[in-house]
Amino acid sequence: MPEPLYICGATASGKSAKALELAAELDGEIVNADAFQLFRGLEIITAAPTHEDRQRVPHHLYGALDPSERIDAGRYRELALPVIKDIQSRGKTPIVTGGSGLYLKFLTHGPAPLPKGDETMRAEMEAKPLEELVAQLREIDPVEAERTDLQNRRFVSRALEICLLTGEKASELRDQWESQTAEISESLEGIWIQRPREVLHARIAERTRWMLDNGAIEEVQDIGDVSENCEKAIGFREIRALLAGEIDRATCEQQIATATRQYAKRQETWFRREKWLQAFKAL
RNA sequence: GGCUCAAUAGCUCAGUUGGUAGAGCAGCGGAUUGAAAAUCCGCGUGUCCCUGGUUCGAUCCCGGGUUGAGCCA
Repeated sequence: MPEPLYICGATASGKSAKALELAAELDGEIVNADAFQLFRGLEIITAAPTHEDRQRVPHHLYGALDPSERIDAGRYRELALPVIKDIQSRGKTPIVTGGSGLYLKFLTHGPAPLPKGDETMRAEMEAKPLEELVAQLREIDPVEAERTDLQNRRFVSRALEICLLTGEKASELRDQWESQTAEISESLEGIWIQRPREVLHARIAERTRWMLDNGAIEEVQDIGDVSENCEKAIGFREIRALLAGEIDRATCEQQIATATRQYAKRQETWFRREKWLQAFKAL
């Protein structure tokens, strides 16, 4: 059975083009590993594969969700696994393509034995001062408190959430999973498309301009109700501000490009740690 | 042409009663297993426009120049 091939890299690094190329070469089908290309109706601002691309090679999990839905890494894994299995059963190679590090990690290395996020509990914690959450975590699970970034509210509340939901220590649950990840990495095959930073920045600038010239604004205008999850797509808030007349077109373009560059940098930091990925240097 | 003001980090600007300078943004580095295109942490990257002078010492004071803005002609 053909093993999946993972294609990772920063946004605008050219993953989609590489995926198409490899799909032809390996008789493969492309599976999305991008948190925002999962949503329908945001094809332009998320730079999802074009209609033509999708006709050349089968694409899966693009536009699989309604913008009013929410998703997390665990659910993504549940969506992707059967799709990958199905491709394999037909003797084709799954070419998993995307830049969402956490989602890819969930897919490749599996979930730790942790409960999924609880909206109600999160809302409650959101209302509390950070110091209070930190104090509570220190009390319940000092080991986890020690290794958590205590200035990062999200990380503190997640750790606390795990403890409260399970009645066990987050530190112990996480350790169980951590111990087996190295072994999994050895069996994986994937590439990380790298570009010189200046080239990446130029590609981002070009793509941002292209999006705004080719329907991104209309796309956001017409999308309707979107989940809190979905509206975090880079470009969404910026274009909403443009539509509301709060910023002009040039500012909008500049803000989107900046946010995209910053995101690309975080992606590279993530992939740099994934030692199982093979570097593919492009110009 | 005359006068006035400005010139400091990639950008916008602060500052130094004369002891070679610091904020925001950008940028760079990092963390990150269930919000991740999220969230958080760290780092100043500099002919202080040029050139003479005064001074132990000038980015700062004085003269000249250059560039830009404004006002008067």
